[in-house]
Amino acid sequence: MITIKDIARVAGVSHTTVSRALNGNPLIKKETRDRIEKIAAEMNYIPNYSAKSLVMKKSYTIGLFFSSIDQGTTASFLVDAIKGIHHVLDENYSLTVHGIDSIQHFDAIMPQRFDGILVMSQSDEDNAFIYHVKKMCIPLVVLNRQLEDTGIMNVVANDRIGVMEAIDYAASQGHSRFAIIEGRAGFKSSIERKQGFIDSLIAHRLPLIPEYFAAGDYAVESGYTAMCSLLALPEPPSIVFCANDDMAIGAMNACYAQGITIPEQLSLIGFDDIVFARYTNPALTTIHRPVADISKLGTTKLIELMKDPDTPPQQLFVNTTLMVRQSVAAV
Amino acid sequence: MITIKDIARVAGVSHTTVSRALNGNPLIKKETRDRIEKIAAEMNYIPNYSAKSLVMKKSYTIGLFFSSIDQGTTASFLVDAIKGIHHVLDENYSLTVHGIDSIQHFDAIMPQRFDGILVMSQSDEDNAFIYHVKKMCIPLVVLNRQLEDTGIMNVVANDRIGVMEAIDYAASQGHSRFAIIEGRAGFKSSIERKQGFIDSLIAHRLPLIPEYFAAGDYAVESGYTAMCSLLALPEPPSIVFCANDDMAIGAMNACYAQGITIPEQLSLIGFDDIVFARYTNPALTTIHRPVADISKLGTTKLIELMKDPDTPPQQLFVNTTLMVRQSVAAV
DNA sequence: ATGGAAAATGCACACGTGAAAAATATTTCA
DNA sequence: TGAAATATTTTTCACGTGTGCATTTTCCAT
Repeated sequence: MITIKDIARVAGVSHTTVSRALNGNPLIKKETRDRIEKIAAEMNYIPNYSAKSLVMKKSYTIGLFFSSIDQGTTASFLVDAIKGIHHVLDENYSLTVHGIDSIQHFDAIMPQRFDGILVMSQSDEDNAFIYHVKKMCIPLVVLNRQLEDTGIMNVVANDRIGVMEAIDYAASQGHSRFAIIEGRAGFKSSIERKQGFIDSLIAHRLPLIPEYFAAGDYAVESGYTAMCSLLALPEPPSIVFCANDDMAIGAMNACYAQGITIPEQLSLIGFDDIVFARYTNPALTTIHRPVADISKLGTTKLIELMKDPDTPPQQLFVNTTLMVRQSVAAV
Repeated sequence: MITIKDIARVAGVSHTTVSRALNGNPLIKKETRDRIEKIAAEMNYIPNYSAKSLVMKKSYTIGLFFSSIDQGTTASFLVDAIKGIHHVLDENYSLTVHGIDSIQHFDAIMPQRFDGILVMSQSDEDNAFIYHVKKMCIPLVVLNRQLEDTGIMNVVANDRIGVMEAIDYAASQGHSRFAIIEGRAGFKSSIERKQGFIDSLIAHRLPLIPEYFAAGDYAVESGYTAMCSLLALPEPPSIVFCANDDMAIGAMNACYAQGITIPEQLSLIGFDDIVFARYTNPALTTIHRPVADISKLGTTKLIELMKDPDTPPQQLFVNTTLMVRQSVAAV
C-alpha cells in the first residue's frame, strides 16, 4: 500500500505538503498541487481511512438503527429506508445496519465509530438509545416516529392526517360502520393511525364502537385473525381500516376463506402502499407512506448536522398520499 | 475519552502492560491482569477502533454487497439476508450494505476497509467485482449464485433441483402443458430455474413448446404482462411456473383480470416462498428458498476464512423445499 | 548468599495522517 | 538594494494502539 510519504519522496516534497495538496488546502501553490495530484493518481494512491479516522476523529460511517431487525419491521420498510439513504449518501461514507434490540452495550455507540446516526424508530423503547446517542453528541436524526422532544431532528410522515383523509374518502362513499385493525401495541405509528381513525369518525359524527377496534401487530397473520373476529360479530362493519398493508392482506385472506367478497360485502383500506398492494384482488386502496422520501430528507438533514452541529433541530413532515384503488365500494 | 495510557498511569504500569493485559497476552502476571482489568472497567475504558485498525490492519467491518439495491432485488431477499447475517455475526463487527452497481471505484474496496466480504450475487456481471475482491486478498464468500470458479467459497441453494421437484409434483398431478415465466435475463438464477424446468420436462418426456417460454424480469409487473401473453395463445398452458413469487403474484392478477380462476382453469407455481405466498388467493404453491440459511452458513464460512485464510474453498448447497398449497390442481 | 534461568514489565518505535510552529523562499515597496 | 511582508514548504509533534527487544524482577537450585 502506498502512502503520502511515498508520494512525497517521489515528488521531492514533505509528506505534509502532499497531505495539504490532496486535501485542497489553499496554502499550496497551484502548480505544486497539480504535480502532486498527478503523481498520486499515477501511483494509485488511496488514503488510509484508519489513519485518517484516528487523527480526524471521524469514522466515515453512518449508522442506521432500526428498533428491531427481526420483529415488527416489514421487509419493504427496511429496504426502502436503505434505498433512500443510499440515494443521498456520498460514496465515501459507508452505511452500517443495526437493530437496537440486539445492542449489548451502548458504550460501543460513540462518536469515534459513527459520524452520524439515523434511527428508524418505531417505539418509545428506542428512547434510551436515542438519548444515549444525544448524550454522546453524535449527530442524530430520528425518522418515522414523532418525538415529544423538539431538541432532536425528526422527520416523520403525518400518519394521522393520512388516515383521516382515507376515512374521509370512505365516508364520502357512504360508509358509516367503520372498524380498525390496529398496529403493534407500543408502536407510535399504531397510536397515530388509530387516532387519525378516531378523529375522522368524530368529525363525521359517527359512533365509536368498541367491538370494532381489533388488535393486531403488523404481521400478516394478525390481520387474518383480527378480521375473523370482526366477521364473527353479530353486526359486522361495512369497512375495515388496517393499520398496515400486510395486515390488510391477511384480512383479505380471511374474507376469502369465509366467502366474503371485497368490496361488495366489505370494504378494506390499508396503510403503507407496499408493492403488492396494487396486485391484490381487488387492488387495495391504501395510504402511501413515503419511506424513501423520509429517508432521503432525513439523510440530507443528517449531513447538514454533521457539517454544522449547531443546525437547529426541526420537526419535518412528509406527506402521505391516498391511493384509491378497488377495495372500497360506494354504498 | 480515556485511553490505555490513562489506565497505565492509574495502575502504575506502562501502557504496554495494559495493552497486553487487556488483550489476553500470556506474558502478564495474573494478578496484574486482574488489577488492570478492574481499573479499565471502573474507568469505563473503550478501545479506540481507529487506532486498533491502523496498527492491526483490521477494520472490524464486514461488507455485504448486492448486485444492485434498486433493481431485481426483492425486499424480502435483502432483509432475510441481513437477518441471517446478524444472527451469526459477532457484535463487535459491523455490517455495511452496498450495491455493486453503485460502486464508482473498485479501489475503495480493499483489505484495510473490509475484514471480509459477502457477495449476494445475482448476475455474472458481479464477476469483475468478485475478482477484484479476490485479487485484494480479502476473505470472500459468494452467496446465492453458483460460480464456475471452485477457488472461491460459494454457498447456494440448489434452485435447479428445487424446480425439478416442483415440476415433478405438478406432473404427478396430471399436468402436461407446462409454461414458464422466466427471471431477469442475465441472472444466473433465471438460467438455473429455467434449466430445472426443462430438465424435468425432458425427464417426463413432455414436449418443450417455444411459445410457452415467456420472458420476465422478477418484477411483479413483468409477471402480469407475461401471463397476459400466455393467456392470449390459441392453446394456453394448463400450468405456469413463475421464476419467483413476485411474478407469480403479477401472473395471478392477470388471471383475475381475465376471469380465469386458479387453480381450476390454470395452475400456478412460484419460487422463493415470500411471506405473502401463503396469503394469495388461492395460496401459492411455491419453492422455499432458504435465504436466511444461506446467509447464516455463508457468514459462518466467512468467519472461518477470516480466522484462517487458507481454509480450502468449498461449494455448499442448501436445500430448497417444495411448499404445496392450493394453486396447483389435479387434472 | 549467589548465580542463572525464567517470568514479568518497560522502552522505543511504527502505523498513516493532519496541524501548529518554524523555516525558507518569494514578492513587494520604498 | 534591502527590509518588510507575504507565500510556500518543512519540521516536529500528536492521535491510540500493538510489538520486538531490552531490562528488571522473581524464583529456584546450588
